[in-house]
Amino acid sequence: MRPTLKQMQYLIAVSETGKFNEAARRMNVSQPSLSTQIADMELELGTTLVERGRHGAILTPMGEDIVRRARLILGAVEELKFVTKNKSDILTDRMRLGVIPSVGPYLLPRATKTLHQKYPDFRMSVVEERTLDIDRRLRDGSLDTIISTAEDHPGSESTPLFKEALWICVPPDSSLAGTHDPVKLQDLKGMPLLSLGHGHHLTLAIHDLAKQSGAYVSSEYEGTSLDAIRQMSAMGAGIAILPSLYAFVEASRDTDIVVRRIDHKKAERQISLIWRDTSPLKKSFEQIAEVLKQSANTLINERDW
Amino acid sequence: MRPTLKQMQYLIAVSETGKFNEAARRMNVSQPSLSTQIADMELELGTTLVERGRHGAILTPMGEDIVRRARLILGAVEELKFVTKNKSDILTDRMRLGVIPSVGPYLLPRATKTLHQKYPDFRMSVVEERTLDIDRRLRDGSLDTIISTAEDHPGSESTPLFKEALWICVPPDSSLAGTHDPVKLQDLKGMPLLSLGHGHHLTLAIHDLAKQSGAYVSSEYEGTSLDAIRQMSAMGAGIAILPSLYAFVEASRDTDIVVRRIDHKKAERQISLIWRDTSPLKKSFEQIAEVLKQSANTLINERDW
DNA sequence: CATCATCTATAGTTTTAAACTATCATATAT
DNA sequence: ATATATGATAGTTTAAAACTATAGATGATG
Repeated sequence: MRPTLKQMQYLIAVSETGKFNEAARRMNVSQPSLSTQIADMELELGTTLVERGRHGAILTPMGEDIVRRARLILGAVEELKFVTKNKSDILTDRMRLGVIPSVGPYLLPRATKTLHQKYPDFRMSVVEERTLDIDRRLRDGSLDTIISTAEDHPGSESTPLFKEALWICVPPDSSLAGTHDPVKLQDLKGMPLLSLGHGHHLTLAIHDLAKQSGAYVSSEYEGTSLDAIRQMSAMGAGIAILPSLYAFVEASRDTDIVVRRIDHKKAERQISLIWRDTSPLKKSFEQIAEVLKQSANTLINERDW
Repeated sequence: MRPTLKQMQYLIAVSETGKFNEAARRMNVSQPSLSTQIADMELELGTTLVERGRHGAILTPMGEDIVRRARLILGAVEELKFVTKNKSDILTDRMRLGVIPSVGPYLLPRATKTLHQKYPDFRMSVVEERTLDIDRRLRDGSLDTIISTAEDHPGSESTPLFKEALWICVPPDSSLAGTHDPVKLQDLKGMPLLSLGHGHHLTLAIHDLAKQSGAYVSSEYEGTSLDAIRQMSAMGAGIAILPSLYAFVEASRDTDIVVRRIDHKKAERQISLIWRDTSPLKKSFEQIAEVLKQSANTLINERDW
């Protein structure tokens, strides 16, 4: 693209030295090379920029204007180069993180705070969408990384963050509310389970659980919010199935309900940080994962269940 | 200089198409060429800008940042190119004009007004300095053109603007104040002439006049302003020699003095617009000269002497 | 499950751009 | 007049950037 950055540098050198010869020396090229480039620039712009003479080189008013602009342009290029330097390893970028709704609101407030403390220059935008949507957005590149269950995003790389058990949530007058001990699978037989809408990982897990326990999934309500499920359960609409993070943070302080762990190996899910296997940001993701892991642990250990 | 403007364009094309192949097509180059340039850019910046994969190309957050900056830079280059287009002939630049003090304040107020009307985009900065100084500044390039007497700036090109006669200026009680008719050279014999300081064209002209007429140049005062000379003359300090433009505009309305034309062929000077013979702005100068000529004519014809 | 289409990367070659050296023309300064 | 600045020009060499052809890898398709 004409004029070239190099040509602009040459013109500035001519402007500052007032001589083609000295400008060429400063630019570490021969005088003819520099002359040719300046001439080419003038041809390209269709204007005379430099007045040549025995006295050396004097810029025309237009030439001076071009020099001013060239300086700004070259400054912007320098700045462009600068932002990439010293920033290859450490986490200083702006990153787009996707998260499923059953994790985001409970893990991220604390985790983002820690991230800010540890990496002050790091900025992150968070998108909360159901499993199906963040999978699409991870693949098409509109998200850099996501927090989800790895098995729902095949062909991606991931690192585990924490394991979540599933809990049931019933009103105090329910037949299952008698104790806080873990509930056996067979206790759920024939009971209505409340579920989120289509496209959520949790919905699949709940259907799976129903199949194994002999329960059925109520079609009465399909929401996107765990709070809605919990409140429906409190009103006696069925058994809410909640992941432990939510159970710890929210459900445990609601006196209208009783929560119990499900006593089954498969009633738990592994939450991971996931990215495209082609992404060059693996190091950054691992740094983020470290912080997320710690935040999750802290959240879980704060409660001594 | 790396990264190149071309490389930036390529990166933007990749960012907008999401595919190396399509980006290359849009840029009218082959895909490998574009790939190589992007790779070179990444090497230069030391960061991965594009994530390659089966899906095509996805920019990293850093890549997106670079694209934003590249867009601004390319925009500035486009603007640079734009300011030179359509402006090769017509007068739209900013120009630096030098003028001698015995002409500037009397000619330019009117002339600049006309210039602005005729060429609205034209901007001019005016420097008023003595002949010696504007000559130096014309030569070293800090002025583009000057209004002066051509013979004081050898080796330059010029176009005549107007001819100025020299006038004398004496107090009403002077022996020379009896009439408004032109004064003969020999009438000045033995009289003290008031002069500007060293380095002014007028000073040389006055010394020349003294030599030819048998007058002498008073050493009482050496100023830079014609007004000062006039006022000293009004106080009886000697005969002020004034160029006609000043005589018309200022001295003719001062009732404390009488002005008379000098009746001698050599008692006049040719004021010209002058520029370096190497300057590429000849056309512009001629446009300016046309306006200056008209302004001077108007000024002179307004008075019906 | 093989085939095809679609990505980008790599290798080797050709073309174009930009550099070099040497020399010229011109004007200023000594 | 001679030496020493200036930038321009000619011809050559080097380096950058383009091309063609092909490989490798993955996802979609019959």
